[in-house]
Amino acid sequence: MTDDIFQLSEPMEDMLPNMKDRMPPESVTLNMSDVFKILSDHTRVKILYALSLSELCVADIAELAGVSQSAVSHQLRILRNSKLVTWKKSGKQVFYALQSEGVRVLIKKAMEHSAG
Amino acid sequence: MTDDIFQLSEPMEDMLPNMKDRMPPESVTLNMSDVFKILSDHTRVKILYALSLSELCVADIAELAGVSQSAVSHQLRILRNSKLVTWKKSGKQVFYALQSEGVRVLIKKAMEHSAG
DNA sequence: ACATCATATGAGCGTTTATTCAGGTGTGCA
DNA sequence: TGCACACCTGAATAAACGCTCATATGATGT
Repeated sequence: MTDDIFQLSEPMEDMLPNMKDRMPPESVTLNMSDVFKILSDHTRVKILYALSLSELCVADIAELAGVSQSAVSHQLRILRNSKLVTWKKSGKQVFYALQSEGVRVLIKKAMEHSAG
Repeated sequence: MTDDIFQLSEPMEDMLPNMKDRMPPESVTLNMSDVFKILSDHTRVKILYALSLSELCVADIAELAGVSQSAVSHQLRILRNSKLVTWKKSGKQVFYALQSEGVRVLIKKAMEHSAG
């Protein structure tokens, strides 16, 4: 937190085109913000956290997240479409689970940032 | 992906109260979704990615992110308020930098998830 | 076939949000 | 003192979002 890093500001100016090359293409940053957008809703975070503990049926997810079945179902559709969860029918019930380990990592990191 | 994990569905039912205890308090999941909400905007992701390369003044951030100076300024205010970036005046210019390593990790993880 | 349970879906509503535009603050330099 | 530059801010507008309510789908059991 000293001042000396800011003395680099003018030489940095010349680095701009260089840095522009190091920026990812729009499609990548768009995908990133899209993933974060999925995770930016309170209900969806609770759902994903619950699923990080175990695969669950819709009713149990609603119970754990503390929201209505309809609201959960709406959000599960979004999570399904964005490939963050898998689902499997078992009779009348539908069981959901996290699709990838990457999602669990993001949830974990955000948890550390928030509660750590 | 076999069916046998689903045979646990009924014993799982009994685990519900147990799992309810393992759910974080609302305040924590709220903080998590709030962090993700900050990261859920395309402009803010590009800003944070640029800052993960180097501290930068506002004009350069706008240049790298490819958005207007005003739009960047609005978003920087949000990033400041949410304590994700630090800033420091140097004459007429204001230099911004990532505040914590945790943010860089989240950006990196999301990048891996999005770009492989 | 029918009633019931678990889940999904569509419409409508109120809220939130990101951008643009126009103007404001403050610093440096002649 | 006055101008130019870097940045900030407020209002307004348009789009996106999540919830509730009502209804639909589909599987189970009698």
